[in-house]
Amino acid sequence: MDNLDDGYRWRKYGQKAVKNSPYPRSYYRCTSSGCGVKKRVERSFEDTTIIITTYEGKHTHPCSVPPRGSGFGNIGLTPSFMVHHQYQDQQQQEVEQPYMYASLSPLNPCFSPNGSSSASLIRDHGLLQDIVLPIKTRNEANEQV
DNA sequence: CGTATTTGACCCGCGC
DNA sequence: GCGCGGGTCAAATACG
Repeated sequence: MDNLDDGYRWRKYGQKAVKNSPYPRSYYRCTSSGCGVKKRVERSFEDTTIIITTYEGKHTHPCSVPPRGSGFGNIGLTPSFMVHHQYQDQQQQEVEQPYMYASLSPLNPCFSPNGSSSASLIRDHGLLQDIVLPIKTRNEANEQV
């Protein structure tokens, strides 16, 4: 498992290979009861350094994995960050350049010590969020080293 | 021993 | 009706 945790505990419940990518897609579910949040983790087609994480649902419980001694926890190791855009319409063409959406703002509900204003905004949609994690570290989060 | 992870099979929906 | 794709569950296994 990579350090791609969002402050929650995920249990993998499936894996399937998609034709869009030569890599398999993983399905995760929140291990917390009453919190049927699902997460879909896929790898980018050409950029294996990019992990596409699609969240489904809302967390009805506080973060299970609070920040560690690294200040912001996973951020210390994964400076990657997320892109959110709801694709109710078919104009999700913007996904072609997710980089322009990438920001270094930890929109995790448990990582927002302020008022989690941005987090609340995003969670308001609370259904489908596309998150792109451009891993630009020497973390080599590929298959193996 | 308990929990988490893995892989295969099964099921559902859609298209042809 | 069949085939394909995608998604989910379940049993077994590995690890802590």
